[in-house]
Amino acid sequence: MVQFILDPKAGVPFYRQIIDQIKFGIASGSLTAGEQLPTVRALAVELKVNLNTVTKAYKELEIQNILETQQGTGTFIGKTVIKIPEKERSKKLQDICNEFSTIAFSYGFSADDIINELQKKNRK
Amino acid sequence: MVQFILDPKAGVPFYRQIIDQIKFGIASGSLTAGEQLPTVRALAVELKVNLNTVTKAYKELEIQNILETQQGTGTFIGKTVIKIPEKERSKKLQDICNEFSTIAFSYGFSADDIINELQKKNRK
DNA sequence: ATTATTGTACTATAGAAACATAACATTAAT
DNA sequence: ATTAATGTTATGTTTCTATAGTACAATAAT
Repeated sequence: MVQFILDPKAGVPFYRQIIDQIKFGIASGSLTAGEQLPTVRALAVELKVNLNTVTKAYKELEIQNILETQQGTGTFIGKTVIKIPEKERSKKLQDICNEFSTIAFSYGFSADDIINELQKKNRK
Repeated sequence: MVQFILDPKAGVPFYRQIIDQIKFGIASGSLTAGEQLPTVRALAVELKVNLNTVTKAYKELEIQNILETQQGTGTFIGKTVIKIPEKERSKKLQDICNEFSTIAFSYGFSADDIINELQKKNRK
């Protein structure tokens, strides 16, 4: 389960906030494989947004193989696991971290800031 | 000095990313009072965006008394002390960290993997 | 079989964001 | 005085975001 929340002031489109929260929910374990998400209509009502906005979010996640939808039944967290060849693994990690810290630095955060924040989350 | 970077995948409008990076840059000390920013045209070329996009960002910050512009001369960091509420700052850090750990998780990396990699770089 | 629930599809409207392009206004350098 | 560099302003176009409203399609429940 995930408590969805939209922030109109975030500067991030609603449908993207929904996408992000689902993705992060999966990554953090709050959402597990096979779990059913709220119906498009239910979530639209809950978040006070249009049906199409939720649909757009779900659909994009289905295209990414993160969600599985069954018309008439519902939308579910998929079982997709991304596998990377061991050789590429450490290079990929470096790439991600480089991009990550570069962006964080551009906002004036230090490496320690980031590490602290990640450790904070890690403890939870 | 600040190294500006735009992330097209962030879902945040370009002009807002520029605004944020300047604001947070000032707050963190990477940008200091009186310092000249890149010219609107130079930054537009550097970031590969339209002149109007940079102009929009600079203008909004001038309205907020964060920047001071002199036509014919340039755009400068103002002397008005800008304080970003700690809440906002930590939220930004969270946002950035969430986005990246989500990406990292989706590739099968753990928070520890990221932290280790960052610490490795940090020691260099 | 019928009905309710679910996802899907389409049209139309409005505003924001970004772009291309062009011109104008002020200042500093020559 | 002229030129170059800077910020300013303006018009028009395209794409994205979000909305409202309507209808269709597949599944589950009765």
